[in-house]
Amino acid sequence: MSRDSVVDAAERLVHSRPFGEVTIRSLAAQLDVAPMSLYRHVRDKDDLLGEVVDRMLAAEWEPAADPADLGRWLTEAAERLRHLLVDQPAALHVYLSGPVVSPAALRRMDAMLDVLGRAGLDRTAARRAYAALHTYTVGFAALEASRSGWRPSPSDGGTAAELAAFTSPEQFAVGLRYLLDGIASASPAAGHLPTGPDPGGRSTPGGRAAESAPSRERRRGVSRPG
Amino acid sequence: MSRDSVVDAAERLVHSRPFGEVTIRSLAAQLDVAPMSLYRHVRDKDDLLGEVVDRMLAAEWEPAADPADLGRWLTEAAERLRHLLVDQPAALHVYLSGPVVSPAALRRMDAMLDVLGRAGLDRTAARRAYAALHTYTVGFAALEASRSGWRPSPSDGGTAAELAAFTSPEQFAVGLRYLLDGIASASPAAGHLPTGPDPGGRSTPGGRAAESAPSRERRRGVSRPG
DNA sequence: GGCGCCATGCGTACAAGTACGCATATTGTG
DNA sequence: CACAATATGCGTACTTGTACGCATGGCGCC
Repeated sequence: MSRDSVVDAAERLVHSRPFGEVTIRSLAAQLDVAPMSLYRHVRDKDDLLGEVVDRMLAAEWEPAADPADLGRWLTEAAERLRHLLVDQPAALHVYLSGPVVSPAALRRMDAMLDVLGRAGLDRTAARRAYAALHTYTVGFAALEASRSGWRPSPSDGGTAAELAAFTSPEQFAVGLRYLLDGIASASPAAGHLPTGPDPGGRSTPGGRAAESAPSRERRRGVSRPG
Repeated sequence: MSRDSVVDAAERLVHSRPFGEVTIRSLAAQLDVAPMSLYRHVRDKDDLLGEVVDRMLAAEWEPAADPADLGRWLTEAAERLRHLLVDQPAALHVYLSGPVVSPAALRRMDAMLDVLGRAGLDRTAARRAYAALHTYTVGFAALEASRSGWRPSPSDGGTAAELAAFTSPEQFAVGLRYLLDGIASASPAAGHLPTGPDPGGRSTPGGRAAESAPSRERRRGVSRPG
């Protein structure tokens, strides 16, 4: 048994069972060892999940869009992280547990800073913009995940419906555009970052899905991010 | 024993002990009853924390700024929620566990929608703007809380310092301004929402603290939002 | 070839949330 | 006042993460 073999097994478990069933004990059973044996190879459960999530991130983060198309590339990068976090409760858990400094996360950050730099932002402005985008993305994913599967209690009136609209893919795109707009207008040298027409002027929502949403969204496993 | 008395005791406990020590068992001890007895009055621990957090929110959410000063009022509203969430792990936990529809939360939402409406946004645009602001605020607080108390592992290089800057009060203000800028520019009729000069053009940070930060920040108790 | 040491696996135990169902108390009804 | 129905407190037990320390096995060195 080695750290790698433990992480491998954990990865398989995460991909094959609802998050609520990913426990140290079930993992140990899968490896046919006693639960406490795992702790010779990982510091604790979060350490283990961190490794697994790094692999998922490495496989999913990179946008397919042309990096020269700055706005679209940034939008897709945010969209991909959001998708991963909502789709994989383990990933959200890791992102909410502390700063993520795994290799893939650092590569992603560097790539985004690079693109923001090419948009005309200096190093400081790029960092600020990245931080704002990242915060918004993780925040949105956290709220969306915690809401999915939520049934409005019978006591709430129309409020519930109102809240549901807060965590739609369209709303994510809208907020992202606000941010990109604001970032561009704060930086004199920045070219126009947002791509395409306003994703929803003032008409009803359902008009069109988010520009780069990778088709259908699935839900899986337990949501509760805590 | 009644629901109210349980919530009262829980509130006292939350205010007097680190979050990690706020347990059903310690609460039961405080009330001098058996742990399971509490479950006659609250659905589960989250239900209980929800009540407590509503009280905290009710006491803290309302900005002192003049609501006519739209940008400043909105900024302070966001700042106050951020402060509460970072300061009180219980509050963050609740906000990350599901939609918060407690009375104070609904009052706050209505007030914000109202101010956004006065800024010239129609109902739909106001909702979108509110959702974006709310997402950003909760997201920022979640990241800030999970980072506070974090010690960069000796292996990380300058990355750690870079990350630290992501969750400073200044950075919160910067991102908020991006959003308000973007919101204003997306709505033809909207007056200028952001207040005052750019909170940090491209020079070094320390220029000035967030406009309405309520003085000194404290930290208390365990942070891990899990 | 023998001996000691560290790496590795694990048995036990504890604190947390809470499901389940019993027992007592309280209230409503004739 | 007697009895039923309901409300309330709680003992027990299960699941989870993980601290602690024992035990064994393989490896080095003489």
